[in-house]
Amino acid sequence: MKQEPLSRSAETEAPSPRKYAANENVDFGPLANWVGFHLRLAQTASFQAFAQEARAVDLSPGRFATLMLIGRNPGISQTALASANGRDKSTLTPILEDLERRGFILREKMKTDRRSYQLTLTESGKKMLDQLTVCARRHDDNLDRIIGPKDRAKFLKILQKIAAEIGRDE
Amino acid sequence: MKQEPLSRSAETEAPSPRKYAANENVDFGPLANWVGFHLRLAQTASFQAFAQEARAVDLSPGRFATLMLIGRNPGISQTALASANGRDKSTLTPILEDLERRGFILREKMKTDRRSYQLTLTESGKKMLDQLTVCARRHDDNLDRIIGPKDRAKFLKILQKIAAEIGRDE
DNA sequence: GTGAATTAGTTGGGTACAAAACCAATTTCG
DNA sequence: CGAAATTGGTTTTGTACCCAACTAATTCAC
Repeated sequence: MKQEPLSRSAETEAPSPRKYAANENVDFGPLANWVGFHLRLAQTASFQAFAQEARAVDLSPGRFATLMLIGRNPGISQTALASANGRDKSTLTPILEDLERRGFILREKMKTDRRSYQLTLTESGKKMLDQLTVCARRHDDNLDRIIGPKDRAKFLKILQKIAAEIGRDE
Repeated sequence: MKQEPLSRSAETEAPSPRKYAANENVDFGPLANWVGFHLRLAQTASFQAFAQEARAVDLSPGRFATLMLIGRNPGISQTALASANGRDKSTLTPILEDLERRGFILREKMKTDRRSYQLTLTESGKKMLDQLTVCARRHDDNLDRIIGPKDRAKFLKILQKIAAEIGRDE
């Protein structure tokens, strides 16, 4: 399975019935330099690669950020977690159920506000987080290697800027 | 429904039993400068914003790249399309069914190879693509504004590099 | 030329996600 | 106080996606 170059413009000048094999040049048109499109491609690829790494410890990549955030912010609520995580709170419900069932986190009703839970890691959760951190670091080193150390900081900053500013106002 | 800024400090200064409101500062730990995480956040945010734009023409953002690629490469096969698009071919099946049902594309069996389809846009599909292109350009201009014109090319190149290189070999 | 491998597309099973409707606890306000 | 609004979390519904297994058409090998 080869991965095709993914960016090249063909001429399509004879609109005869061309045959497009999977690895043939494809004309991306304006897509070729639109950020949103390549953001998606890059994210998908990166996600897949991380999933590969994380398969070793049997925990999907989405779980990782969740564990890390709980570990770093013991007592955090589900809503705060969802927001930090960039996902809807409803998305978290099944994930947290699963993590609790597997003994990685604790969910305790807060005394002061019995609607919300305080989330914390169990010992086993901490251990899992450590393992995952190793995977994640390997994955991120990999990304670093591709990006190049010079551009990394700038690149990261732009990503953050996008996440922070895109949906608001206009 | 307002979209919260995602990073803002509120003062809740009684630090006793810490309460993590949705907009409070959260410690991201090593996550804070890991590329994969921010790649996901940025992609999600961008996707949401585009979905917003595209809602006007009642076509989900995923459809856009599909239409564009068909428009630019008339006669392309589903497999080639999936590959250019960075998605599994099985993902495309229902999407193409839908686009066909709505009269935006044609799927014709190839004479030379009756396994595969040749995909082309109908007139109505071209019109839709034009509308979408306007939305997409607006969206992308928006991203450009955030990224800044200086860094845009570099940023794009890095994204492409990630998509192209991440999963392979090692 | 017939059987084995390959290829295009579909189907089925499963995960991840968001949006909207909902429930229960809590706060606000008349 | 007590009704209305708000907030934390869950449920339901629907979409997008991948993977593995499958069918049908085609090519390859001998």
